[in-house]
Parts: sequence; C-alpha cells; structure tokens
Amino acid sequence: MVATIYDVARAAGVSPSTVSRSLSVPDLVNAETRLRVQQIAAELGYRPNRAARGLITGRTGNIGLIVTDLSNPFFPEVVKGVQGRARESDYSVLLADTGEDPTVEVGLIRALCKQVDGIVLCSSRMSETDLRGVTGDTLTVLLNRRVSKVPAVTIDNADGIRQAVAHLQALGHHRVGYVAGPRTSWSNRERLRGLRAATTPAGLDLVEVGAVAPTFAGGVAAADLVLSAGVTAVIAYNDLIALGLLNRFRAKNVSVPGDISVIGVDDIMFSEMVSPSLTTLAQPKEQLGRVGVDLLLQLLQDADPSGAARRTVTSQLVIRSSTGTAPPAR
Amino acid sequence: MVATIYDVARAAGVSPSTVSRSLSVPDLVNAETRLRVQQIAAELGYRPNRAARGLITGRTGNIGLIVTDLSNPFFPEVVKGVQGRARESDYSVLLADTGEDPTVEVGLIRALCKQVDGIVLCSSRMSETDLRGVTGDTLTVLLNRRVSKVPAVTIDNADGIRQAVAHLQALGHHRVGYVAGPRTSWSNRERLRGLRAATTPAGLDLVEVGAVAPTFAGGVAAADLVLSAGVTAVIAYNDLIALGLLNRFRAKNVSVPGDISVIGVDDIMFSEMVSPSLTTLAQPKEQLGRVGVDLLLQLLQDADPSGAARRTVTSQLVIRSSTGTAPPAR
DNA sequence: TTGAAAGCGGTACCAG
DNA sequence: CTGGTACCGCTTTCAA
Repeated sequence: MVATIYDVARAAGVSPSTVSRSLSVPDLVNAETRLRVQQIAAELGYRPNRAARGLITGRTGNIGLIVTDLSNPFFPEVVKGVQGRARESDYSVLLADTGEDPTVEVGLIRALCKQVDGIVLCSSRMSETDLRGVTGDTLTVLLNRRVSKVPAVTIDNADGIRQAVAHLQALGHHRVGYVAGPRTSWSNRERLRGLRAATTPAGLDLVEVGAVAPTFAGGVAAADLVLSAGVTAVIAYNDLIALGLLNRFRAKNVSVPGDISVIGVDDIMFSEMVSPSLTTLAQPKEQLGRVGVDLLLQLLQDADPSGAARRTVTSQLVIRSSTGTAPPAR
Repeated sequence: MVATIYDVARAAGVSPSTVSRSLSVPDLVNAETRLRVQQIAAELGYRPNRAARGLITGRTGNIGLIVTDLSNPFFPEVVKGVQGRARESDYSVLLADTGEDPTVEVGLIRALCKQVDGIVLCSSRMSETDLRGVTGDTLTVLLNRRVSKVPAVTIDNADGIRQAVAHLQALGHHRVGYVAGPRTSWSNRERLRGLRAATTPAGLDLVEVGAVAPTFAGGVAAADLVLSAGVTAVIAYNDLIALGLLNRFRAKNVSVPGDISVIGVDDIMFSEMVSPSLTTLAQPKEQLGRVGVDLLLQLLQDADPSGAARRTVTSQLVIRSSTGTAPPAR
C-alpha cells in the first residue's frame, strides 16, 4: 500500500496532526519540524488521500464538467480551458458528454453532484424547470446560458453579430439568411435576437431558415432551403452548419462568396482549413471555460453572495474569405 | 445537507448497516425490510457518498483518462468512448489533457493516481522509463502504445496500411512519401514499420519526410518538403497533417489528386468535409476508448493475471476521393 | 437476518 | 507549537 499520514508521522517522530498541519497549514508549525516532515513525506512519496480529506472538509477537490457534444470542436476547447484552470488550483475535472440529450443531462448531474464541489454546465439543453431543479443540489455555473438566479458565464454575441451584419451591409447585401440551431439552445435564441436587433434598423431583410441540428449534416440539410430563400448572404448558428452549407454549395456549383456569402460562428480550427476559408464570429472558447471555473471557485469560497454572479466574455468577428463577400450582381 | 445513510436508517427504523446492505448487497437482507429501506432511500433522495465508500472499499469508482491533445478531433472521440463505457458500469471519468508535453503527463498521472481505480493513458509521449515508473503505482491501460508488461489496447494499423499501399500501387504509383509524426509516438513508429513492410516487397520507393507536429500547421510545414521529394503520393501520419498538406498544395496550385495523391490516418470528421474529400485510414476511435475501459474494468476485477493483457482493434481504409488517385503522367 | 462497533485516511478542535 | 481525540459517511466483521 502507499504511504499514509501515519507512516509519515511515525517516520518523523511526530503526531499525525502535525504531519497534516505541516502539509496543509504550514504556518502553524515550527519551521524545523515542518521541514523535516515535508522531507520525509517526499521521501516516502506520500500523497494525501483526497477522498479521506473530502470526507471531513466537505470538499472533494473535483469539479464536474458537462458538455453537449464533444464531437463539436467547440467543446474540446472549452474543456481545455476548464481543465487548465482547474489544475492551476489543484482541482480535477470529471467530464461527461450528454450527446445533446437533456434526459442524459439530468441523470449525469444527479450522478455527479455528490462527488464534486461544483458543476460547470456548458450549453445546457435542459428545460428551465429541470435546470432549476438540479442547480439547487450543487453549486452550478452555467456556460452559454442564462437563467435567473443561477451563476453564469456567457459570451456577448451582440457586438460580434453587429459587426457581421455591418460587414455584410458594407458589402452591399440586403437580404440575409440565418440558419438556426437547436431551439433549446440559449445561444441560438440570443444570436437570433442579436440579428434582429442589427438588421431591422439597418433596413436589411432577415430570413430564418431551420432549425437544424448543430452539425455538418445539419448544414448540408439546410443548404437548399437557404438557396431557395433568395438571400445573398447567410449566417449560420455555428461553424459546423456553415461548413455543411459550404460543402453542399460546392456540390451544387454554387460559388462562395461569388453567389452567396457565408458566415459561421465559433471559429473552430477547421473554419480556416477550408478553401475559401470561412468568415466566422470567433468565440473565446478556452477563455469561456477558464472564466467558468474562476467563477465557480470564487463562489465556492465566498459562499455565494447574492446568487446571481455573472461574467461575460466577448466574441469577435474574424474575416477570412480572401476573396471578399460582395453579393452577386443580379 | 443531503441525506446520509443514518437519515435513511432512522426513517426506516433500522440500523445503518441494514441500509448499507439493502443498497449494496440486497440478497443479504429480508425482502420486506429491503423494500422499505429502498423506498425510503428513494424518497429522501439518498445518494451514497462515494468518497466515504471508497475510503473503506479502496475503490473510488473513478477512472482517469489522460489524452495528448483534445484539439485533435481524434481524442474527443476516444473520450466519448471511454466516458460512455465508464458510465455503463457506473464509473466516472477524470479527464486531463497534456498538451503533448510528457512532463505534464507525469505530473498528471501522479496527481490522478490516488483518486482513481485505474488510468487510461492515451497516446502517451512519455519515455518508456518514466512510463514504467508510473504504471507501477496504479493500474494503467495504454491506448495506442505498447510496452512490455503493461496492459494495452492498440489499433492494428498494419492491414490498413497494406490496403493503402496496395491502393496506391494499383493506381500506378511507384514512389510514396510518408510525413512522419512525433518521434515519441508509438503509432508513428508503428505506421512507419507497416509502410516499410508493405512497400519493400511491392518494389515501391518509400521516402520519409518530417517528423512534424501532428497538427494542421505541421502539415502545412511539410508540404514543400513533400513536393521536393519527387513522390506522386503521400501518406500522412494523421488527418490533421494531411489537411495541412492539402491546404498548402491548393495554395500552390498543386492539384490533388491530379499532381499528387494524399492519404491520411484517423478519419476525423473533417476529412470528409474538404473537397475533394480525404482518403484516409479510419481508426475506430470511440471503440478504442470503450475497449480500453473494458480491459481496465476487467483487470480491476481479476486482479491482473499475468500482467500483460492485450487487446487489438483494427483500422480500415476509407477511400473517399471521388476523382481517383492515379499518378500524373510524366 | 439484523445490530453494534471498528475503522478507512484525513482534519479540526481542544488541551497542554 | 504540538499531541490527543472525535468524527466525516460508509462498509464490514462479529455476535446476537
């Protein structure tokens, strides 16, 4: 078996309490003793048993992370952020993937909540009722969703959307399509709202197409609808959908951006790999994860002041299509 | 606070022991009592504290998963497999990402090993010495790597590679390039070995180019080397590199497959999104993760018989380029 | 079949 | 500043 605190205590000729203190609250212990204990602990390769510690402190040192679909390159980046920030504070991350299924989501949260100090819930597709039911049990930070009284980190899409719309308008587009993502997605609603707010005063027509699955296949499926909508530009819920559009457009010999302009959201790695590369609204994915953990850890310390802690990070338009995105002459 | 076993015991008018038994070893308890206990437990929303249980049983119910780089779409799929299989057996997954840094890897394993029953280590870049040092502490299953005396699940690339080479030969290629991945990668060595074994008897020339980082940028960087190597076809260590090649080739107006054929490995989602889509050696990513957990859980029960449990899953060539891949007339 | 009691490995409180 | 002791929530002998 591995070394316990008792082994260290015996070897150092002190009590277990002193070992515990030397390691977790070094200031409360004589410098000399502490040093000796720490050295012996190192020699013995002692590592505290977090389960045992958690039992008494009530802290597990774990945080739960639940994401919608790891196959969407958006999420791995968030996971990296979460995991990186967690590690900095010596927390471990329990990860689970719901596969876009809200039922699974509820179950996972239930299963996780006893083994973590808090949960980071990314792009939850749960109903608000369910959500509120679960957030009562464990400290939860929402990513990409806002629900009253629940701490959340969201991305301010409004300004980015505005930039995208302005960009399209500057290029002379008058009629813009939006390929909607899942109705249960808060981001989707938010983006739609932003689009309305940006297009209406500018005198642009906005045509909603969809909703489709937030996947490549979803984009492929939406492409023909887009073409029949009589728009010269289209903004997709996310890059995967945008890539699907691009793919189908190419198959149908619809030139991008010659015949139609396409803008995605997320700035996943692959949006710059296609040719012509995809103009997209970059989301600070890793940062989103980091800030989420930041907030969670802070809440864990401050014992949740008002119950409505909020953080916002901002998105930014990345214009990539080297060829420009003017509407076709008609 | 949440309900403990004592709350349930009191409410049911039995002892904590009985509650414990009713829930974990139902057979040892009177049917009537058991039913009552179970019902009350459900009513109270009782969930066992795994940390407390782990303290006594020595089992945490967690498995650690360490991957090289979550940004490579290969890994999220493996994670999904691991996590899915783990959940089926009521295990949770602690995930960590090393960012291709072996030093981080060692640290992570050390940090994780006390809180998990076993570790799934995917595509480890550690030296064999370090690896052996760590695998002593905790039950470890290697994915995509083989080291004597350590349980492992690997993908049999040999047959897939053979298919790929045969495919190229059938199309008339005589000189094939290989863009190597990290030297520390077992898969890289394995693929190279497979390539040599397949090309030599067939009388094909094999030119090694690289090693480069297993990323899009790595592929971009390798593209010119490939062009100067005088090959008519190239196989890349992975799809990301292959996509990088494709990108750079396009920028230089090198036609694929007109001027050069490209084959990748992994079959990541995006290899079918580009045009022309990438021919690739599909790796059973999710299955790899599942089988890894399978093996780990089995080893956890059987107390490790010989110490060299092995599993293999197989890869398969996916031919995608609709336009064919004949070498250019010279 | 059930209950009492002893820990698992730590931490925290209280004396000394 | 240090040691003794109780106890976190659960499982597991050992008796009854």
